[in-house]
Amino acid sequence: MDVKRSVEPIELNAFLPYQFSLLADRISRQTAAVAKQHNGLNLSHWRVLAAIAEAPGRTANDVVAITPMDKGIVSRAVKSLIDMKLIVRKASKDDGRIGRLFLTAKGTRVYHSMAKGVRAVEGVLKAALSRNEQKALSALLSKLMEAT
Amino acid sequence: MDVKRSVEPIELNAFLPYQFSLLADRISRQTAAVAKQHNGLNLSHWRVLAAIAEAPGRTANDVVAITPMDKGIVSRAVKSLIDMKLIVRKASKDDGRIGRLFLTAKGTRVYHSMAKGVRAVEGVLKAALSRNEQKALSALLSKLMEAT
DNA sequence: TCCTTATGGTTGCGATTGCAACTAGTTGTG
DNA sequence: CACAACTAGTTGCAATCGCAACCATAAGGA
Repeated sequence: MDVKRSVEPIELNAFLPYQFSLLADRISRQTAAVAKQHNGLNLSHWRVLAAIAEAPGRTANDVVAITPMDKGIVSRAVKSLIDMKLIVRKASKDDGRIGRLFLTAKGTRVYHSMAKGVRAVEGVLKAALSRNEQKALSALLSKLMEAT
Repeated sequence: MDVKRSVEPIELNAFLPYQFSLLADRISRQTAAVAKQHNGLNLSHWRVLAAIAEAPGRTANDVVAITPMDKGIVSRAVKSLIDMKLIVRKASKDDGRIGRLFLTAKGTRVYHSMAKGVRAVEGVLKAALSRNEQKALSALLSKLMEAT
C-alpha cells in the first residue's frame, strides 16, 4: 500500500490521539473550573465524589480502578474530602485494611450542585451533535474503552 | 421531562466527560511511554516536535494555539529540544520577538521514530473499530472540536 | 518622537502529579 | 503458630503543571 505514508508527518487534526487529548483537555479544564467553584475543590476531588455518589460504599481502591488516578492521588483526595466533611470512611469489620466511603449530607449537596455544572459541560458538547450522533459517539467510546 | 434525573447520580460509564478523560488518559500515557524511549522525552516534547514536523516554521505561539499546552510549558519544551539539538529556532528578520522553529536532521530522525510508535498506539485503538466506525468517530471528534 | 498598548516569549513559584518505597492488615502454607 | 506473599492505603520526593508576573520588541496614536 502507501509505503510513503510512514515518512510523512502526522496530520494532527485527523489523528485520534491528538483529537482525544485536545477534547479531553478542554473538558477537564471546564470541569475543573466547576469544581473550583465548590469549596475550591479540584478534579481529583470531583472524581472521587462522583465515584462514591454513583456507588456508595466504594473503597479508595475501587475508585482507583475505575478512574484515571493513581493510589496516591486518590488517597490524598479522600483525606481532604474527609477533612472537609464531604465524605466519611467506614472501616470494615472483617477487613481492617478496607474503608468504605460514603457521602455525608453536606457532600451530597455539594455533589449535586457540582453535577449540575458538569452536566452543563457535557450539554455544551452534546449540543454540537444530533441525537443520533450522540448515541453513535457514546457507543464508539464505549467500544474503545472495552477494547483497550 | 424527567425531572428526577437531576437528583440521580451521574452514571459515569455513559458520561461523555468521563469517557473522554479515561480514554485520553490511557492514550497519552502510552504516548508518553513512547516518548520516554526516545532520549527520555516527555509528552510536551513530543507535541512540540509533532507540531513543527507538521508545519515547519511554526513559532512557539503557533504551537500554543494548536496544542493543549500553555506558553510556559511550550517555552520550556522548546528550550530543551534546542539544547538537545532536535530543533532550531530561527529569529525573524522583521520581528525580533518571533522565532520560527524547525527540526534538525537529528530531530527529524527522532520524530519519525516516535511517530512510528505513536501511530502504533493509534493503531491499537483503531483496531477496535471497523473502517466505517473509524471514519464516523473521526468526523464526530472533528465536529466537537470545531463546536467548542 | 514619546508614550501607551499589544504581542512573543521567559521565568518564578505554589500546587498537582507519578512513581516508588513503605506501613499495616490479611491470607495461605507448612 | 510462624513466615512468606499479597492487598489496601499512606507518604516522600522529584518532575511537571498552571498561572501570573515579567522582559523585550513592535505597533499605533497624539
